[in-house]
Amino acid sequence: MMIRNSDIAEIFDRIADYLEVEGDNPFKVRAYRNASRTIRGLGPEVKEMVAGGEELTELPGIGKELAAKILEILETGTAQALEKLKQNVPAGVIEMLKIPGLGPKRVSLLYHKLKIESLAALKEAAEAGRIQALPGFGAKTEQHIREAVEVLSQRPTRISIALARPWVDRLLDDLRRVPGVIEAAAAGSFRRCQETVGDIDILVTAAEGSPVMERFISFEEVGQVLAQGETKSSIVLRSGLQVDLRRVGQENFGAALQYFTGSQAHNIAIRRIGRQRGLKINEYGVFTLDGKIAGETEESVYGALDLPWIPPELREDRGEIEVARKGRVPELVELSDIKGELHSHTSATDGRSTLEEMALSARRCGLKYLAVTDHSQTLRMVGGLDERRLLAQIKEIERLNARLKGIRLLKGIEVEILMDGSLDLPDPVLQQLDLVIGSVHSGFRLPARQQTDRILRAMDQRFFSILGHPSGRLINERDAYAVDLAAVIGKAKERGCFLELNANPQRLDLTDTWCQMAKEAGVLVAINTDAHSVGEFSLLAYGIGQARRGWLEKKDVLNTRPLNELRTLLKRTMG
DNA sequence: GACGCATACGTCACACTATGAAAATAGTG
Repeated sequence: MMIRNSDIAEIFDRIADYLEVEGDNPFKVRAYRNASRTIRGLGPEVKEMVAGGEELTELPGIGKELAAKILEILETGTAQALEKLKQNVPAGVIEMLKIPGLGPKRVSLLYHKLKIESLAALKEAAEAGRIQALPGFGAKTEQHIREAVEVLSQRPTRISIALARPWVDRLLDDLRRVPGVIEAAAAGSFRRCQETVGDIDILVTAAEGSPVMERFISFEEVGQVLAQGETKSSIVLRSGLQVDLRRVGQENFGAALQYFTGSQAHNIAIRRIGRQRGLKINEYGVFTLDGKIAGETEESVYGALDLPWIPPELREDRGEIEVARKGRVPELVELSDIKGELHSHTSATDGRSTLEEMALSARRCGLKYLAVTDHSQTLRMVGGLDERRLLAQIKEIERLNARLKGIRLLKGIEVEILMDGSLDLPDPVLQQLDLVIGSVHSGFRLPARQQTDRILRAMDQRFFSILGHPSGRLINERDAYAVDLAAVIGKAKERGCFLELNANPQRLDLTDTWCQMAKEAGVLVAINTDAHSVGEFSLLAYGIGQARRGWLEKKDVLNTRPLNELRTLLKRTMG
């Protein structure tokens, strides 16, 4: 049994949840959460570290007790401490924490006073009006709870592409080692770089007699085997993620890859064209009445319809077939087109790496420039910069720029957009920067009209370069705030400022369709990782995937510009 | 529960604000 760091972190987080609901020592709760974060952010697997004789208590936030618990988890897959907590408090109670507006205190009250032990019971109580009678609750809260339970139960079980990626890598790696396997590739929404995936589709070709199916269903992480056949098997991983494996002959690989990559809408459209021409297209190839005419490669499948190959990210039947027919498939932006990063944090606020570490890491990643954009003063919980500290950082950046070769640091800030649409630092300070990112981190629940006005007002400020994570959503955790993005795009066009595509796989806003709209409006998009540590520049790949889904080309992306061109563009936003 | 100074115990990162309650909780990266 392979226990991964994320498994350990998950258990610690769960223990913290229980302790919190039970009203245990808040510092103890924090200790578990800190440990969880430490483990989650670790590069190497704890299991390997232990095997290598490393002392876990050397890790920050891990003492004697937690080190022992980690060993216990590695050995047994769980911690007795958690099992005991589970006996005292039903799991449904912990689930209630997922409802916005319900924290540990209120959940505890609901559990102890009303004996509510599940989301279903919570909904029932809310509908019966029993909740507003509790101290600390009212009619509004009760209404929110009713709606939230509804939303939560409808929430599809798709997971972030970033959570799927390690599984895909491992599975492909394992499958390629199986004797007889020729090719292994991921298809489906993963290949199309959708922000979330419902399951993983993998396609293999293998020589006759290859034990690829047997090996697949005995993959060490398999929780359940749903189906096992000659050409198709399905498993559910212990993590709950379903994986389908399909096996075809090498001569059919292209057709199968095309078919299983989808999307369904794209495939329907493609087949319709085939039918008009008297062709039959399926996962084995393209056929005339006389027999097969294509199928070994994807190019051959599209070629049989006189179409050029279409990048998977575009295959949504959103006009890609029409442009392909005209020979005008966009040349989508690529990772290697990106020249620099325009949104990053340092240990001056909530980043975990110093300014210099970030600069050196950016240089190692091949970036030519890096904008340092820490938070501003009102975001106090992360130690946002006030005027004095920002000016000090500017000085530090200038010193580093004088010293470092091969990377240029840009002076910036991720400034809070306040409730009234003003910015969190005065103009004379902002004026000294190379760029200003404005972001919303509070007041998420404003009505659409107010939220939009607030953001538009911010974009109208004299110094405003980029609107950071424009919708504020956290995938599977928090919905976008209500904002009229069409109006935002219009304002960006009018003001000559830019919109961010936040590459953090949890965010990925702008979404694909909004990227497309920005492009059509002629508004440049900045693909930013929002890196909080040196390792996070690698998140850029997710942003590129999303940008490609949004039809963005190199010319549509702000940070594909070399430094001098970038400076010219930024200057127009700085007064 | 970790940690540091000390070997038993005190301290532990922030701090403001929206919400919706009538004082407190939750949310924000």
